[in-house]
Amino acid sequence: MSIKCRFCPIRNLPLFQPLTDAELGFMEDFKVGEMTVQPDTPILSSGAASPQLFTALKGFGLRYRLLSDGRRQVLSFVFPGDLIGLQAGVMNQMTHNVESTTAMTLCVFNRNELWTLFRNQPQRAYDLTWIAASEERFLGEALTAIGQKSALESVCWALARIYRRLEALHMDERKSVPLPYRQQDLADSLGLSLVHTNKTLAKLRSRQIASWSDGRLQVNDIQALEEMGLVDAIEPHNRPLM
Amino acid sequence: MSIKCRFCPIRNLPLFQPLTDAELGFMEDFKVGEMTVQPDTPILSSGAASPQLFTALKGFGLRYRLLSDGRRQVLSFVFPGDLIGLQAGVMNQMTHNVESTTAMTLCVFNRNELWTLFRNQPQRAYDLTWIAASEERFLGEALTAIGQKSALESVCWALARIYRRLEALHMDERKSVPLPYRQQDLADSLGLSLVHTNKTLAKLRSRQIASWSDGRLQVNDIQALEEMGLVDAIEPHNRPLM
DNA sequence: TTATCGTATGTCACAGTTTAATGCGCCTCC
DNA sequence: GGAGGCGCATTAAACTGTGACATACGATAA
Repeated sequence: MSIKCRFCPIRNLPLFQPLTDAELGFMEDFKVGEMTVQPDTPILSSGAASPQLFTALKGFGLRYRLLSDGRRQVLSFVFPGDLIGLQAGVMNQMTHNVESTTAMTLCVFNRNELWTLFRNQPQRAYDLTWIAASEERFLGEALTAIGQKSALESVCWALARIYRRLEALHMDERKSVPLPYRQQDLADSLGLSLVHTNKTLAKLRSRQIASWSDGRLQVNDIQALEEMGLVDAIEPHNRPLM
Repeated sequence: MSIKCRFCPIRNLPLFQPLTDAELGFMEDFKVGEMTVQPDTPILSSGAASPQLFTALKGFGLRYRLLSDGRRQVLSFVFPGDLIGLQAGVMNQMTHNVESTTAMTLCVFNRNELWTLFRNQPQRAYDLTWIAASEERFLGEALTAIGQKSALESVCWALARIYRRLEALHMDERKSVPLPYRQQDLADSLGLSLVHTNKTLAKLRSRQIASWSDGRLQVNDIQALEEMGLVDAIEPHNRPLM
C-alpha cells in the first residue's frame, strides 16, 4: 500500500523544499505506486525506454554505464530523495543503468503524466529542470575529480561528498554514515583500480582521517577530508523533492 | 541590431526541431539582444549569478572548471546551437566557467523571464529540461571515457563526437570540420598531459585515421574512429534550439 | 566442511607524466 | 627589413602514480 506524499518519511527534512497543498495534491495523482526491490535489482536499463520515473524513498543504489568489454563507470550513487529516470523520462532513451545496492523503496511516477506536469504545474517543471541541472553540476564535479585530481584527492573528494549528502539526510551518527557499497563501486566511480583504491583508503585510515568498514564510513575530520579532496565550498541549499 | 528568431541562421538545419509561430513569437520576446565577443572572452564565470542565458549562434567556446591550484578540467566544447548558462539560470549559481575560443555571436536571454517561460510555454520548458538532460548524458559519456578508456580510446571518442556534432551542423567539408582549439584544450578535456595527447594524435595521423592541424580536423574513416573510441551507436535525433 | 566473496597486502610492470629542448609561424619593435 | 619574443606543436629521456598479478585471510552461504 502506497504512502501518500503528504506522509512521505523524508519530505520534512530541512534539505527539501516544502510543497504547497496544490503541489502535494498533484504529486499524489502523479504517483502511481510504490515499489520495493531487493539488492542488486536492475531498476532502469540502458537502451530501454522506461514508462516510469522513480524517487528513492529508502535504500541505496547506483547509476552506471558499461563499455562493450564489460568495463563499468559508476556515474553516481543513489541516496534517498534522489530522482531516478529523468533522462529516460524526458529524452525517451536511457544511456545508463540504475540498480539497487541494498533493498530499496521507490515511489513510482508515470512518464505519460510528465507532459501534464509541465502544462499544469510550472513550479514542479521548474523543479525537474533544477534537478537535471543539479545532476549535471555533480557530473561536472566528478569529471574534474577523475580528470585532474590524484587518486588520494579523488577518494577524499568522493568520501567528503558522500558524507555531506548523508549528513543532510540526517543519516549521520557520531561522525559516521552508512555506506553499503563495495570498494569496487568506489573504484569504478573514480576510474581507479580496486587495489589502488584499497591502498588509498588504507592511507586515509592510517592518517586517522576516514575509515570505511562494515558498511559504514567514519569521518573523524570532515574539514581535513574536504581540504584534501579540494572540495569547493558549497552554500547550504535546499532542493526540490519529487 | 538583433536577428529575429524567425530569421535565425541555424534554426532550419534538420538537427533542430521546428518551432510553432507562438513559440517563435515568445522567443522573440524572451530574447533581449545579441552579443558578439572576441576570442578568449569570459562569458560566464564560476560563482557569479549571471542575469543572462545565451544561445551560441556562431563561433566556438568551452566550459571548464578550475581547481584552486590552477588545474583546469574542460567539461565540454561549445558549438553553434548550444545553450549556455542554464545551470546558472535555474540554480542561480554557476560552478563552471564559459569562455570563447573564437569570436562568437550569442543570442542573449533574460533570466528574469525564465519563470514566465515555465508558466506560459510548457513546451519550451520541456525543451529546457531536455537540453539539461542531454548535457547530463554527455557528461556521463565523458566521465566514462576519462574513467575507463585508455588515452587512445578517449582521444578517438572525443574526435568522433566532435566530428559528428559539427557534421550535424553541416559544417563538414570533404571529411573535415573546423576545430579552432589548442591541443592543451583537448588534453584538459580528457585528463591527459599535453605531451601524451600530442603523441596520441600523432599515432592517429600515422595510421591515417584522423589528423588535426591548422584549425581543422580531417577524419578519413569516421567508422574506424568511432570503433576505436568505443562510441555507442546513437540514434539520429533532432534537438530543441533555444 | 567447502566454496565464494570481499578486503588486504606485496611486488613488479607500464601507461602516462614531467622535464627539457627544438622548430616553426606570427607578431611586435627598432 | 631584420631581430627578438611569444605561443604552439613536436620529440626525447627520465620518472612515477597507478595497474596487474599473486597470495592470504575472514566472513558468509551452501
